Amino acid sequence: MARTLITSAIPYINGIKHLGNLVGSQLPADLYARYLRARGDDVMFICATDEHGTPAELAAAKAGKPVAEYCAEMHEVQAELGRGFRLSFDHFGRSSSARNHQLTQHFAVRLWERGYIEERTERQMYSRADNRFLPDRYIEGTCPNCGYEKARGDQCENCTKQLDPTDLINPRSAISGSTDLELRETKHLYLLQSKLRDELDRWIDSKTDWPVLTTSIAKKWLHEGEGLKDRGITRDLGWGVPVQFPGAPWSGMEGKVFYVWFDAPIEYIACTAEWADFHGLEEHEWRRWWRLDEGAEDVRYVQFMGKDNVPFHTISFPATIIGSGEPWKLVDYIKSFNYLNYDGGQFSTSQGRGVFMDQALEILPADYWRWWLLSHAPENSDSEFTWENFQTSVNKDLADVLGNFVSRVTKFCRARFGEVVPAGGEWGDTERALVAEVERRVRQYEAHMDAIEIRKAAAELRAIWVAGNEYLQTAAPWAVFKTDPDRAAAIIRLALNLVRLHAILSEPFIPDGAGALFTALKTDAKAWPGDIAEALGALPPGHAFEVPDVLYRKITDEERAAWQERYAGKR
RNA sequence: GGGCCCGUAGCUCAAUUGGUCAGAGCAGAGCGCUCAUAACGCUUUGGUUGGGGGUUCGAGUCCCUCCGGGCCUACCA
Repeated sequence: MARTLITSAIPYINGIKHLGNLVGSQLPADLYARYLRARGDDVMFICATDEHGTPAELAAAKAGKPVAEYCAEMHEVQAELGRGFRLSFDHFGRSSSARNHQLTQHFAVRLWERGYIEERTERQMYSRADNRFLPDRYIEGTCPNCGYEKARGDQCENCTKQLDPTDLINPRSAISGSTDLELRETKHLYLLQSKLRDELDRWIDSKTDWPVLTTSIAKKWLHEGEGLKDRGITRDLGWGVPVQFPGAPWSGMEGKVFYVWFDAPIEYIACTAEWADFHGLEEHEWRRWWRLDEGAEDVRYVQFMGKDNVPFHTISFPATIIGSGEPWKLVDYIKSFNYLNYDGGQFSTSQGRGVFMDQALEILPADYWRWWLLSHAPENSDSEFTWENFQTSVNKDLADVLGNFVSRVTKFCRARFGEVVPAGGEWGDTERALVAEVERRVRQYEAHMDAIEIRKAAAELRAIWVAGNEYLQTAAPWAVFKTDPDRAAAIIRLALNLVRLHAILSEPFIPDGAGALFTALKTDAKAWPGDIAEALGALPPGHAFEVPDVLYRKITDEERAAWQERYAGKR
C-alpha cells in the first residue's frame, strides 16, 4: 500500500485566517489527502497551529490574557474552523506541545554537535519599561532618511530604506511607546546554513518535477548575493521552546527561546508524535512516517504552502534535517500557491477587508467555499475572488449541473418507478458511449489529481457531472417511458448509479454533498471506481433509495449584493 | 536598484519540448426539451495572444525593448 505523508503549512496562532490563507495550504492539502485515502493509500495528514513568537505575545497582551491561555483558546478556535471546513487532519497539533519542545531541543543539540550551530554575540535594543528585548520591527522612530515619524527598526515603510534600530531618531518601543531603550549585548545561536549550501543546492537540483515557483525561490536564496546566509535561531522571548535546558551543550542562554521559524517546521514531526500520543500508540507508529531507518523509506512526503513559506521549506527546514545527520524524511514534493486577492485588492485583516474563515461558514456551508476555492486555486499566478464569480460558479456548477442532475434523476424515478432502483431493460449504444466517456474522463481526473493539478481536476470533475446531463437529454427516459418502460428503467438505473459515482469522485472536493448522496442512495459502496461499466452497476435493481433534499441552493442576487457590501472593509 | 514570475476572447482560466485556422467554463445570441433547484441539451457570436522590434520555414510559446501587475531581495558609486 502506498504511503503518503502530507503536511499543510501551519497557520499562525494570532487570529482567524482568511480564505486566501485557506486555499493556499490547508484546503488543497485536504483535497489531496481525501483523494489518496479514497484511492486506498495509507495517508498521514498533519497540520498544527504555529504558536511562538512576538506577535503571539502581543496578541495575548492585547486580549489581556496569559500567552499560554490565549494560544490554547485560539488553537481551539482554529481547530473548530478546520472541522467546519471539513479539513480531515489526522492530527491538528500545536507547536507549543511538549513533543515539539523535545524535538526542537534534540535537533539543536545534534546540529551543535555536528558543528552547524555556533554562538554569536550581538547588540540588541532592550526596553526597560517593557522589560524585554525588542525585535527590530518593534522599534519605532523617525526615519533618518526621509523624516517619516513611524519608521520601523528594520525598514522605513515610507521611503523603503533598510534600517537598523540604532539609525532611528527618537527610537521608542512600538509596544509601550517607552523611549527608555538601551543597547545590550546578548548571545544567540546561529544555524550555519552556509556550510550546507552545496548539499542543499544539489538536493534542489534533483527536484526537477517541482513547480518553477518553488525552485526559483529556493535557488534565489541559495545564490543571491554572497550566497546562503546563516540565520539566528534564537530570540529573547519568554514564550517558546527554551534554549537553555538540562543537557544543553551551551550555557548562559537563560530567558531565550528558539526562533519561531526554527521550531515551527519541526512541529510537522512533533505533531505526528502528538498524533501517536493522542491515540495511545507506540513510538514506532509515528517514527515509521519520518525515520528512514524505521520504516519511512517507502513514504512519499508532500508539503502544501503559500509562496511566502517556500524559503523555510526548501532551505531552513531541510538544512535542519540534513545538518542533524540523522535519517529523517525530507520532503519529496512541494505544492506551492500564489495569493488569492479579494475583489480588486488584497485581503486585509486590519481593514476587515475580505472574507475570513469564521465569516464564510456563517454565510454558507463548507462545500460552497471548498468548491469555489479549489476550482479557482491560485496555482499559476495570483487569482481573484469576486462575489459575482463566486455566485455564478456555485449556482451553475453545484446547484445546476450537479444538484439538479441528482434531483431530476431521483424525482423522475420516484414518480415512475418508486424510490427503488428499477429493474428491466438493457444498455444500448447510448449507454456504452456514456460509459466510454466517463471512463476516459475518470482516468483523466485521476491523472490530474495524482499530479495535484487542482483546477484541471475540478474542470474534469465538472465535465463528468455534465456528461450525466448530456446522457439524460439524449436518452430522454421521460419520452421513452411512454412506449417502452423497461428501456426507461435501464436508463434511470444507470443514471442512479451515476449519482453514486459522482458522490465518490466528488468527495474530496465536496465531502458534505457526497455524504448526502450516499445517505440518499442508502449505500456504503464508496470504493474508488476501477472499471466504470462495473462501477455503474453497483446499485442493483430493487435497491431502495430516497429522494434527497435540495443538494445545493442558489445564491440570490440580493445575498450577493449584501455580502459584497458587508465585507468590503473600511470599518 | 537588482533577480524571478505574469499580462491570452466582456469575466475566470487552458494551450505537450516553438508546428495542423489559439481552447474551455461563465456571460451574450439562436434553437430544442420538459424529468428537474425557471433547471438541462444543441448550435453560435467574441481574441491582430499588453505595445513595438527581432530570430525562425513557422512563435502565445525564444531574444531585445517599452507599458502594466506580482513576488523576492538589496541600497554598489
